[in-house]
Amino acid sequence: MARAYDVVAIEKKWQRRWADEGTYEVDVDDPRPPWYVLSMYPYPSGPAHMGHVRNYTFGDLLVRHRTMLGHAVLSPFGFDSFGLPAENAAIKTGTHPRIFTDARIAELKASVISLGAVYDWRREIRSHDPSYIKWNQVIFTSLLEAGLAYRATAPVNWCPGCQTVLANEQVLPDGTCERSGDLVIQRDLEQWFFRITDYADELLADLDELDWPERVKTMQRNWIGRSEGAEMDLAVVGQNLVDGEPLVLTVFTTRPDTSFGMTYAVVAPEHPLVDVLTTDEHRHQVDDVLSRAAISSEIERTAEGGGEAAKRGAFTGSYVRNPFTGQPVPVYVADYVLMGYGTGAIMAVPAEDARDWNFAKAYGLPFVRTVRPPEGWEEHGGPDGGPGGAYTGPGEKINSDWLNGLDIPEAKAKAIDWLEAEGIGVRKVNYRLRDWLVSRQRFWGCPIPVVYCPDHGIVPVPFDQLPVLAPDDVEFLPTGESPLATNEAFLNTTCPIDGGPAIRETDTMDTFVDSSWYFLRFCDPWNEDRPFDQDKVRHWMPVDQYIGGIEHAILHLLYARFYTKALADLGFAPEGLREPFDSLFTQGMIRMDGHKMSKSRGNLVAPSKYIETVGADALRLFHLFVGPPADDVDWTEQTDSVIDGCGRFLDRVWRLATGTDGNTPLRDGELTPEDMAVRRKTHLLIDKVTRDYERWSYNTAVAECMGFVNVLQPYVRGGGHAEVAAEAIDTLLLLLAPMTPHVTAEAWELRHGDHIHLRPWPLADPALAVVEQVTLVVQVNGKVRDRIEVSPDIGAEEAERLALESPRIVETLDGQAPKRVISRPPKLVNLVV
RNA sequence: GCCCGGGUGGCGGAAUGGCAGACGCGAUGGACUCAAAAUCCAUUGUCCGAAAGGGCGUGCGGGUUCGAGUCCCGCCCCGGGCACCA
Repeated sequence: MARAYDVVAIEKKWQRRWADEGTYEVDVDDPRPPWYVLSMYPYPSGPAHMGHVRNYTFGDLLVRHRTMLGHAVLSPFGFDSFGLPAENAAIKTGTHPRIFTDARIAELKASVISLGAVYDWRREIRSHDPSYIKWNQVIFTSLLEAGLAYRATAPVNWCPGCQTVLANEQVLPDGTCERSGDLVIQRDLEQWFFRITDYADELLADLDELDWPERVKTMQRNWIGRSEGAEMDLAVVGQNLVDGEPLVLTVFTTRPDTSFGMTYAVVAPEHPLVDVLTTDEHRHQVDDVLSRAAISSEIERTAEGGGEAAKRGAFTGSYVRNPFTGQPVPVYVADYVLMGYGTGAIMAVPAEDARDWNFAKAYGLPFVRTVRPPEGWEEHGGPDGGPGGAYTGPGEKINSDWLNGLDIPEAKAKAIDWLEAEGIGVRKVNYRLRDWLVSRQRFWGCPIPVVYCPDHGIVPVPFDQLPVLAPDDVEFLPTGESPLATNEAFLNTTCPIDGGPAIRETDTMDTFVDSSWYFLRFCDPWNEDRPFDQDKVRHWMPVDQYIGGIEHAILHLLYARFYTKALADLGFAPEGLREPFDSLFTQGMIRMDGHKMSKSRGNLVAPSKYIETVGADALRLFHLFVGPPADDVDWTEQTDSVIDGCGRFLDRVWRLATGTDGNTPLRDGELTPEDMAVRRKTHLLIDKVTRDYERWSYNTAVAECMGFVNVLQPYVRGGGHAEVAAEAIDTLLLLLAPMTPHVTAEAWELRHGDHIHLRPWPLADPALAVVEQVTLVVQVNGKVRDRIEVSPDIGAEEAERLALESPRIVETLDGQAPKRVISRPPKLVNLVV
């Protein structure tokens, strides 16, 4: 597509200037008020893809807009440079992950710059830099000393063929290894955890204060999953005694009020009592369930089995007594109960729990309703209007002896009081949130700085020996096994306490650890004495605006919040810093063929072909114009022509700004009514676009600018007033500057000689930003029957009078008097007859 | 399965409970041109009508309201996350 100006040359020129002049480098001594804008730092997967472009377009727009508003804007950039893809590439090609990663970083950095996004590159962070590794490890040892890091066993995906641990991503949907095709099994390993559950209540409570999208906060609340309920002991019926004590099965329930409806109990396949509970005649079926659970992921296990349901559970042969009814109920083992939640055992109440209902149906188990369902529930309360199943809504307690007649909250409280009085149960708050498993059996990550001494056990590597770095002379096996685990030189070390032989930890940290504090390091990336200086962090933090993909709604954002709180408690971060990100914006994804555009799906579209032709400005404008930033974008065969359309719009702006749009001379002298109309439109535009910027409605801001050009172009061609045209064009350039920084900078320089991005954001003159006439809609019974041009400050009675006098309304009413008149000046009058 | 979103012309989308479809893409017709490109002008939800005008229309079914794309209830379909991709 031929363009009105030399796009590539102009964009290169300004990118060089912003870098050379350090336009966007800021320090704590800057007199302007600080503002911290951060786009989530990327995993360097090669040249930027469209998701990056979208992310950095929004971020860069904010940096430039805030700068024009007079702030010292901290805009850093870095790379989340540890991770699986580099290790996989090493296994495939033999290239060291560092060589591979540094090359990808160079590509990504170049394409980010070519987008015209501006950063304080002096502050660049790479999580695989030894300096970052060092402070990452210092923080780890502090967490360990504070008791916030600990070791425990946890299952991993184990590929018997590769003899290695697999990431979930490497396990195919059918449960086999993507590399070898072997069936993946679950295997227990000793691993490192961070005690995020210590912060569960604070993580939950502090969400209320954050200026985050409601849906993200909701997802986090649900993820933390605080539920109040009870733990109770169910006596196992019969001869089972352990060390002379009667055997009890402890269950957790959020619905103690439904206890009278317990018709069976379920233990998780991993439950320690499974073996004791299982009688010989049922052992075969139970073992079947156990072995199936061992090879299933959690999602498969909790998914509805449908016809498979019969294979997912088995009767153990044992019974427990329902303490409320005194009746024995059978104990099943089933994979829909997870060992990691509650006590790993449940009382099953099919009438009031959907999963219990499905299981009970499949196994022919009885149900007893303890909450009266709504009228007609049994006939058509179910999906598609069929018979109702489990009823989980509110209602009156029934079939529950001394709880009958109460509502659910009352019955809950009374049931727990009774359990506590009887000494068989306690009130208990439970969280769905589990501690954070940070161990990874991989090479390309931050080594966990710990050694194992035969005499002293777990010993953190002392400060003066940090960072612990992985050796370079390693071989990557096609099985995917981490070379750290077998590297004798790395493995064998000495104990920091007694100097005797010791073994190094070979696990590395989850890359989410790296990304949990990088925003703090950005405040002070040069610090050689500590992770960051408290005063500098106090100056910039919390991040005023954080921007990233909705896919990070839970994990990354929750971990970063936890880390910030823990770092403050450990004394690294300022005491009062409890939250890292004041305001969060989650952009939508780019979709192609109905799926998220991602490298793993192989459906990436490279931005370079656009940057080299229509230019970065047009591509940025497209991303801003295509729809609301929070919505997903569908990349289709029509997208290219929309991007071209954005380029065409910039051409029109260029021709207007450079006076190359026809040769009609402009006027001087008195302003005509038409000139005044253009002035008013200019100031209304400032008002509208400013408000759109504030509410992240860039698509309508762009549309408004396009509409303005549609007015301005004929005005200038028709020989408009020189000063009015100049004001209009300058305003347009200023409003567009954060969106399309190159073309506006060049045009502004040609017009005024200075730098548009250092100019203040325009202000609307309230006397000019006024609408002169609005359309009053007149409806009869809600249908539009006339439109009348009125003054915007018309009163209700005047509007009603005008409506009733309108000839078209007189005709429509045909002599009837309206029964009711709704007058909402200046927009609408509705006559109800 | 659980949690969170979304569904409006041919397409992307706009619309503090008040004119549904701004703006753009595409399409059609026209101007300019030897011709094309570029540019500019006009039309463009759908049905009836020559027109004026009217009927219908925001995934489906109900409800609240003078008035519903917007609020409530119940569905259907599509997407994201589900703890080792980041």
